[in-house]
Amino acid sequence: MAKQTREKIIQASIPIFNQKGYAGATLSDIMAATGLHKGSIYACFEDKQAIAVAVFRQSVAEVDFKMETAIRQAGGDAADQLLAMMNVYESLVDDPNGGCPILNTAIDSDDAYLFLKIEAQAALSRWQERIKTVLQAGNLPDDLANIIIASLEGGLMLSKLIGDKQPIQQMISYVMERIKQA
Amino acid sequence: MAKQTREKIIQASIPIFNQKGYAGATLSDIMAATGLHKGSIYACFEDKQAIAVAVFRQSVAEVDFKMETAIRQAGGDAADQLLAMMNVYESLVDDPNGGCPILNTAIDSDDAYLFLKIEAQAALSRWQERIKTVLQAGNLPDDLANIIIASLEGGLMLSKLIGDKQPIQQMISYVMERIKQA
Amino acid sequence: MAKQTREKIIQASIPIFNQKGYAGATLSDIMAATGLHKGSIYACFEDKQAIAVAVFRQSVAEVDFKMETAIRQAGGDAADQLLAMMNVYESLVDDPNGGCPILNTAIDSDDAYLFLKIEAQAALSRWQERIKTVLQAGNLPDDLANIIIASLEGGLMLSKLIGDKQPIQQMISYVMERIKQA
Amino acid sequence: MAKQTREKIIQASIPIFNQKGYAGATLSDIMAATGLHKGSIYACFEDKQAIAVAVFRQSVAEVDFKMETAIRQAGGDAADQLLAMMNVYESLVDDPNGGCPILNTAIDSDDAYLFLKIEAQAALSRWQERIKTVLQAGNLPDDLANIIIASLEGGLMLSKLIGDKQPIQQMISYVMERIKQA
DNA sequence: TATGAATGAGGTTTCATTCAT
DNA sequence: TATGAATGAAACCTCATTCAT
Repeated sequence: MAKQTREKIIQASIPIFNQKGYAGATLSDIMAATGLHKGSIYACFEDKQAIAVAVFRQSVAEVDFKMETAIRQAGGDAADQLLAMMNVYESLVDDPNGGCPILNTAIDSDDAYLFLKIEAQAALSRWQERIKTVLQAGNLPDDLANIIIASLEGGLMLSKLIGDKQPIQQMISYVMERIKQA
Repeated sequence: MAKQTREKIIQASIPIFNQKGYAGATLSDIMAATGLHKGSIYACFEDKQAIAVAVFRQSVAEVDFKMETAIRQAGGDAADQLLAMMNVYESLVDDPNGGCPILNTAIDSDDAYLFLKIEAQAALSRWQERIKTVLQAGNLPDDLANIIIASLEGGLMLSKLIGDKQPIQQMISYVMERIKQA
Repeated sequence: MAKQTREKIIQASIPIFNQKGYAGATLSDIMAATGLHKGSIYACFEDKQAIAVAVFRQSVAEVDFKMETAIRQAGGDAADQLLAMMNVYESLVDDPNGGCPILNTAIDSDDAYLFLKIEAQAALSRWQERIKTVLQAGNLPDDLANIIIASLEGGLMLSKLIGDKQPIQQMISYVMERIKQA
Repeated sequence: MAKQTREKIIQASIPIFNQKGYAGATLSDIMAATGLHKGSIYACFEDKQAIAVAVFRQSVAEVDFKMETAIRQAGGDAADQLLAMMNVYESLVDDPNGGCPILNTAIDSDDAYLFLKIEAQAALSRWQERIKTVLQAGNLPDDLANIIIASLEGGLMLSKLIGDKQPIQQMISYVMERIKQA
């Protein structure tokens, strides 16, 4: 069935696009990763852009799923839920899929690939809303949402660059401190 | 003279590599931006990698120059100097060269282009040391360095993605608050 | 039933082959025009060549049918019959099927696709004979057959190229004049 | 020099496009005919369309040149000049370049390739004007121009299809007869 | 029988790079 | 030194065709 092939292509392409970026990811990479021929790939997707969009959405969905699972397991306290989310973020440092798709795509699609930038904007927007929901449930101010996101994305970038979790862990501590103050 | 041609190529290529990434930047882009022929470009640089390295270093040097100028004009107070640095950072949101070269290159070179990752690591390291110098002069703890960098890089990413300076300005306020507490 | 599917494919493919030529007509075009899947098409035809041949023969048969109908309605006079045939020809200028299959295929198959050229030669030969029959019934010389065909094909080409029926109408008048002289 | 390469590509491609049509002519054919690599071909032409246009114009120019030469050698009489032109036309039956570019392109570009149809229309228009000039010099009516063109194109098609010059020679005699009547 | 995923070759085009001149 | 034509690989994509189901 085409659905299965489509999923296989998406799964195999997640690390390719996240690690190499849109321009650096090639159909040959995808062929090698899936074992499929070009014709089979183009039977499932109209073009490379369509693959990139599907891959981005799936990448985000997988991070979302981890977040929701972590939140559920964290119990009812807002601060605990936020910490759980951040710990998921920390795990992205050595994630084989290539880190945070929003961060990767935001930088990669810097105006050059507008169709991806729009996707990244939408995903960011949904994540901002999700965090605000948690913040409101804990009577915490909305404007912490961007602080949390920016702090973690920045920490993730540093940690990945130097290959050490210290920066993102430091950012998590720093933000948690602030949350407890509020 | 070759030196001038080399500089011209580097200058013209800064926005190309920062906006499109290493894989997305093409020799044709550089030819179009410089008006030079292929032979002239290859007379100055061994290959595309060499151009990318030179462009990265120059991109960092230009940000460094803005930082040092801002620090000098900020007077002797450490907090003022840090704020001045952060304001330079904020200006990168709508910088025509494509933002922060370290952020761009760190994400773009995600293992795929090790020679660029090494450059980004070295540049980050130098910037960490520079900030620590300012922190020490103001009797502020060293570990604020990574917090400052991660906060600003994360804020810059968000601001560029949504096309609004609010996130990075919020991060600057937030970090300055913390600095004043220390 | 397979026969119906076969006919459907042929009918839908007539404008495709006549307008785009053999090389320009693709299986995708035929799939889109018929709504059929690849397997269904290959169940009815061995390959693209077989479709092209069937389409050519059907295209010719449809023009033949219009001709015979027109001749029958023209009454017993040879000149009237010839004029009726020519008027059918004129109608091909804005025919949605793409004009005269013999003309299209003769030009398209210029040595490159011999199997089609042979079909076009055979169809031409039959048409020459048919016209000679009419000419003989009217005591007109045989050698008018090629003059009629060449004049109409040339006029059709000009009219289609400039999008104006004037050239073919002019050729019809011109040939009719000659017929009346004989 | 690029000019020479460009000319070489055009010359080698004239029979390819005239015999196979636009869709049937491939870059591989051109590579084989020129001995050049794809990169070299694309250094001279923006894309396949640009090659096709250049080839068409050159094809027409070469026929034009033969016509003008023949006219010049025919002396001052209009009927002689027209006959000379028609004899050039007859020679296209076994022309290695593939016959009459206007006829080939008019049929091939049947709405599918508008950019070529426009070229063919313009070339036809120029040829109509050229013939009218000759007609006017001989006090012959303008409307013979389309009759001459349509007759010869139709005759050429028939002759090429059956591989016999008889049809086009018959058309020439027939048209000349008419010219002498006028 | 009918489906549509898979194949593998080949399409147009662009890439980074080299080399005569 | 500077030019720009030539190279050859590889990019994205579509083709006609086959085959398991």
